Amino acid sequence: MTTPFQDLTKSQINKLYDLLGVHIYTFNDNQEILPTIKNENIIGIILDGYAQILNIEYNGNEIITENLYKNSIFGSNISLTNSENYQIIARQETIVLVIDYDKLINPKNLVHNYFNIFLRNLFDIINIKFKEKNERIKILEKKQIRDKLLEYFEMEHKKSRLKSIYIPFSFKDLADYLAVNRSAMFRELKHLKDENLIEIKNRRITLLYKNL
Amino acid sequence: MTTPFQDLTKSQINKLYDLLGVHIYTFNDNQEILPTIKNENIIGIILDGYAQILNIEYNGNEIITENLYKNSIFGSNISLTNSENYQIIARQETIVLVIDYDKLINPKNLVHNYFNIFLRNLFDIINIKFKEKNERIKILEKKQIRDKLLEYFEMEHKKSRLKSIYIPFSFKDLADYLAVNRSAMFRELKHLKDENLIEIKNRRITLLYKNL
DNA sequence: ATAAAAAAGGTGCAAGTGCAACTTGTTAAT
DNA sequence: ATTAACAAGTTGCACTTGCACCTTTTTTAT
Repeated sequence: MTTPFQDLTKSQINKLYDLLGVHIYTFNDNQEILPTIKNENIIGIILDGYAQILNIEYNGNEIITENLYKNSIFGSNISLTNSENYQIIARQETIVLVIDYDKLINPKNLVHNYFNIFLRNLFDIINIKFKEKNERIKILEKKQIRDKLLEYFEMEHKKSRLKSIYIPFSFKDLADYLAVNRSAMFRELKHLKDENLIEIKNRRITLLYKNL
Repeated sequence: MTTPFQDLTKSQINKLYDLLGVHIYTFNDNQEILPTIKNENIIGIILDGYAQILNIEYNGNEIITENLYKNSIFGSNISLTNSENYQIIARQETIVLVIDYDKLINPKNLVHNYFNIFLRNLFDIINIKFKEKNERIKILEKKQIRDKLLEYFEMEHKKSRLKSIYIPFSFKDLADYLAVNRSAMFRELKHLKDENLIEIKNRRITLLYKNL
């Protein structure tokens, strides 16, 4: 997993901060981030903490668009869609580093090796995010809950090569990730259990149909 | 819309080709692209033509993951998920330029201004793709066909600021994009028509609930 | 000009899903 | 230790959707 300042020394990171004229902000739990930092043409990096991008629908519904953990990057030029109603909220004490996008693509900076390393890191991070989005789409494209679950299992299985999958969040969050009703998802999990296709122990699901 | 060689002169493009040691391949209509170019650690650019990335499911079903038009970029490090069964097929005579990913992130290249311009272009293109994926996810997250349609309308409306939306592909393709059954989508479109919320003329849909 | 193929449009029906409204179990707070 | 809050698990019911199977219209090929 690539991080923004990977392969950079502390002194190089300081030089980078100077070069880009970064700003660092600290937010409290449940504090909104966007009123403080302007959301146009910037890239934000979560130095520490945890925040969420929420989409606000016409009816007031809030949908979690993205989880921003330590080392996540975000910004209008990266992940956010244009002219949408969204909010970014710190879910812990969260430290955010803000960079002007224009400074990031300024060719003058490219003579500094530490800057090039940084740019490559960002490039990699975006590519990883891109893959994650593609994975989610592949799941969401499935019409039936069963197929969504099986696709999710399949992907996790291919990543770990293990017969059992550990769900890194609550079942409620899994239902949101698959974009299905929570209780309907439970019903389908029960069906899969009844058919002896899976076993569930807490957040660990064993795929009985895989013989490795 | 950013293109890979935007802001570069012909001679700069030639220098870039030399620097990166690119390869250019031509494919016929319906020819598979992946057996010819190795699919590991490369970036491909469609110089001309039209191709599709297809995901092949366990049951043989083929799902169109991505349409690659002129100036689209693709590659294992960008859009394709790991260890999946996929195919890239030319849908016309298609010219593909192939670049080693390693050469692309080689810091030595960054002293050349034309290379920096190229890298910034690629960065922009990926970011645009990223936004498109996010848009699609926002639609796919909706549980009901009606809500998917309305979300799609809303996004297109926000882009064009027009009361009427032109669907740039067939209704069949729209159904695939929304990941719903085609005839069920038609039924819902009919309901929206009956409720005087929309008007449909060929591929143009007028949003009667928007008063501009 | 005609046939063939594809897209658009429609409908009955069965199956699947969302939703509401529970119970039970677990975690966090005082 | 007790309560409160949240997650997990379950179920009935109504509604939506997918699917199969049509017809009609439009596009493409010969």
